Amino acid sequence: MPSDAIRAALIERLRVSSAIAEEDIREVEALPISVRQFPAETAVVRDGERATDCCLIVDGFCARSKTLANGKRQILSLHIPGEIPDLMSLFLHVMDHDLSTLTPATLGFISHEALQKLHRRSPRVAEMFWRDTLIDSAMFREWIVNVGQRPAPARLAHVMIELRERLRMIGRLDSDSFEMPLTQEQIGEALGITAVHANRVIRQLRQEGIVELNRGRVTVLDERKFQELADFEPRYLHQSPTL
Amino acid sequence: MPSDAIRAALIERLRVSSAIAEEDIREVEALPISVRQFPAETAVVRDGERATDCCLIVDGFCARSKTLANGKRQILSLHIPGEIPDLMSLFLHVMDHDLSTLTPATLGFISHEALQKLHRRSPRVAEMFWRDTLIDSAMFREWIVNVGQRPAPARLAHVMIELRERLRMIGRLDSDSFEMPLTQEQIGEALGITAVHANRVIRQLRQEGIVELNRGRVTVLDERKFQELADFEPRYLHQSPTL
DNA sequence: GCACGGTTCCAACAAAAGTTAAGGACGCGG
DNA sequence: CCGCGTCCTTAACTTTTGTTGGAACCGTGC
Repeated sequence: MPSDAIRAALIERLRVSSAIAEEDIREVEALPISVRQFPAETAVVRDGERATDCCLIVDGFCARSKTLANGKRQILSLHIPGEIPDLMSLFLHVMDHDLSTLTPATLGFISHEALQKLHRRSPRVAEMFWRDTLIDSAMFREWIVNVGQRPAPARLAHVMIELRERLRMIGRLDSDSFEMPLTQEQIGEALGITAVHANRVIRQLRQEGIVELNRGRVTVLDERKFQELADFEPRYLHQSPTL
Repeated sequence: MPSDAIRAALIERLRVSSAIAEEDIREVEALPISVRQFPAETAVVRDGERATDCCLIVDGFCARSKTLANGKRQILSLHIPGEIPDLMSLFLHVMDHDLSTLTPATLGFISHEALQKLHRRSPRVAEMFWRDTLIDSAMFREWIVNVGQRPAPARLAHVMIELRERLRMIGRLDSDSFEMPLTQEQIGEALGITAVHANRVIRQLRQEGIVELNRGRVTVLDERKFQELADFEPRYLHQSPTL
């Protein structure tokens, strides 16, 4: 993948979430990025580690998670190309959770040093990245609501719609279906339910003709019912830079 | 309350979470703050509103929450003096959740304008506030884990210990008991359970001789059992500035 | 082609949590 | 001091979710 294309994903994302000036784009494009390939289901940074780089997803899906002493795992967020899931490590030096790949992924690493230098030089770029971490935070808030207050079928629908809207933002929503490359085990970990119950919920949504989930691909059968179930309010994604 | 004392709470907090230089302290102390009193159970900023100020808690307890279309409410975080719960509104201009008081509270408002000016001038101060929002984010992650993976009694214990440790940080842990001024209804909203079930859980912990909860005050009966139940790992609070 | 591991799927039973309803404690204002 | 409202408390019953265990499916490597 050419170097330009790698940066394009990042720029595209920042353009969506912030009002970015042309000269700032040039600054961001000048950031040195070292690219590496990761297989599926692989840790990128682990809980307790001290990070020295931030990780830009060039291609593939990632997830952040925490594992308890008793082995139970909670998925905190899903991540798609153009995002920097561990931007927070810039100032929270030791990781408090894991970042790992869901699918085979192409990741670009940007050193903390380079990032710190850049935004000491350019407060506008700093604010842009700051805003990015704040949107991340807003998504966690919604995730709390999802896990805490919605019944399991609604939780699943909500996570699906959030993912779909984010894929749409980066122009990766080709057809009426979209990718959600999680096993049922992982879906359970995301929703705070067991894999068995995740299976039940998926079956139920299929039987009710709302949505079909097959080998990591979501096909919506009844858009109206789907939205009604998910109770999705996109404001928390803070898509409009001016708002 | 004298103006100095108001700022002291904030400085104290920033000192704990970041390595702050003396000249930066002076900058922060120079911030204009307008103080107002709020009764208990009152909205400070509401979901959907556009904020123009950030709110420093001088005295009292606050909580952030989101309310769903069906009326269900999820509490996202609890806040104590010295914190700025809506710092995020600086760059996420329209609120995606509510901020309200739990007890009567003294709040200091700092205009976005003043804050923006300050950290354009001083990147170090900006980084300090940025870090503050990142810790906020880390606490949301742990809250997700709590609601998603722990059984209800452990959830309650975890929230209690988190609160206790934070009160300790700001030097407000007088004795063996501490304040947690939530009704059982609100405890339910924080843990993602109903008020009835919250009551059951509280009773259970009392009967097992682990912890007592009485009119907003927590008394630990068996510290060992309490900690074991809560499964509390303080790393996510990122207390040490150097880490 | 076949064995293998990881998923998916499912059913029966157990446990946790939600719902409804109602009585009691407590503080506040008249 | 009484009445009222809020919170706390509890019980009985229902629903959701977890647990256990097992069968079917599917792609991969041999």
